[in-house]
Amino acid sequence: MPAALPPFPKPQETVGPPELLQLGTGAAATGTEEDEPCLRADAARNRARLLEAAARLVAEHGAAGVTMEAVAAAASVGKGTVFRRFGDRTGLLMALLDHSEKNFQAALLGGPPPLGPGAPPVERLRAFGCAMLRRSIAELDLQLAAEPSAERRYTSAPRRFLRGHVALLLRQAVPDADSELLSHTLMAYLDAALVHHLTEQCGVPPTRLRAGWTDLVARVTRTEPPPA
Amino acid sequence: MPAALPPFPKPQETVGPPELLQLGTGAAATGTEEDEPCLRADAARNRARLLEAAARLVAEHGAAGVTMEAVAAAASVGKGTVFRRFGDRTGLLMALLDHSEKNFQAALLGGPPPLGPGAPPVERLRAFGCAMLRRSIAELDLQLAAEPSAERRYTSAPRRFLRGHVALLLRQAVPDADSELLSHTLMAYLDAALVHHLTEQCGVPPTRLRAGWTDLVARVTRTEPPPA
DNA sequence: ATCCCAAACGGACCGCGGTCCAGTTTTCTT
DNA sequence: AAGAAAACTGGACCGCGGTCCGTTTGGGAT
Repeated sequence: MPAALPPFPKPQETVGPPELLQLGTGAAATGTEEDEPCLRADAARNRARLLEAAARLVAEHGAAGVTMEAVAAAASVGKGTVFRRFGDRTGLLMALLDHSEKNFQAALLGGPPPLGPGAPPVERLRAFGCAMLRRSIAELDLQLAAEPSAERRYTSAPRRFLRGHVALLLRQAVPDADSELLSHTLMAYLDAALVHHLTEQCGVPPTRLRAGWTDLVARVTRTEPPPA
Repeated sequence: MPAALPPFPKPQETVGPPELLQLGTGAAATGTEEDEPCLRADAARNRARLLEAAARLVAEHGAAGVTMEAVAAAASVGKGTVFRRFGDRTGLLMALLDHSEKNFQAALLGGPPPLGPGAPPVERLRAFGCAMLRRSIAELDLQLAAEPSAERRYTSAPRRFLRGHVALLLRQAVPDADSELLSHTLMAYLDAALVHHLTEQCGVPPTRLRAGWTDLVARVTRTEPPPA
């Protein structure tokens, strides 16, 4: 057993509260905001530099070009620092996606209907899926690269939040169903890897993907599909 | 661009016919059969030794302990040989699952109903899911370890076959639906990583998983759930 | 201003997946 | 039987993710 308690306090990013949901102001672009709670001055500065460097690398060479060593070098920082701050490569990539994630969560919780509260649950589900598909398609390579290993795939905070949201809507729309299991099924349709496969490798147009979602929601909730 | 045509003819295993389905006799245990079409004598011998060694390592240290170098050493073979034969780690692990895969395919195509032909499509779908769940749970760690990277996850031959099967049944059961997209949704429910998460990390009992499948099939096909 | 230590740093280090290529073995041809 | 082409082999090699640990530094306490 190579077990020994890690010298790092490990991941600052993804732990947070064990339950879901934390919001932040959508302030500046990548890096320059003030959300990490208690972080030493130099640490905060390096964190910002790392995120900026990573974003630049993504823009230049795509997500595949984001090497931990490259990011460290581009930020003029030691490799260990990158891992200390973000835990692992996935953590770094997820941090890069954090802004859009926060915005999305805000829209779900407090934005205008049908995405936000105020619309009937089935309608909100439809809107949710279409928004997710749009977002996934827009950030495909990053989302794909940020996918955690199979064991951790379903335990990341953003994913849990989104699935919880779907489960909540399902509970309202179909109280008699196993909304936990059903929410996993719905989320799976929106999975980045699947979306990538269908759009890039099978040539399925986004409109058909969205139509498929609408139909799926209708079937799962045993409702009629919308007229349009 | 580091592009250069590989010195290997690359993967002999997973290519095969571009379309689905190839069957084999379920002869001996791991390794000693005669399926690879044209393989030099020593190559065939080494292939068998590698599979045997890999199976032993899985049995001893779990799928995580199956290191390419370890397999090569255990089979008294060079590391390059392992990659030449199986392409990559995923290929080796999938080869390890090949027997059960072949058996499963055979049961779907020619076995007794309701899994095989003869039963109404919805009933076959139900049986398919339950069988898949049972198989996934039985081989969880190996299935998990054999999962390809996100880009290739949906292009492996076994996966394509199974999904095609579901799409076929769906086409019969709900001719008006987009059975391609729906089949992806149904398959996603049976995904090894999800099953692992639900059973191992959330403590969902298999019976509930199967009930969830039955319910999902009923909703998707807009049929009544079975009485029992 | 000084001390002190938890926190942060950085780069040497490790293991593994994957590639390359010079040399060996098999099989085909005549 | 001999020779040549094709297929196969093995291990040195590379890059990257991730860890370790000796050193530095920020910032609260005195």
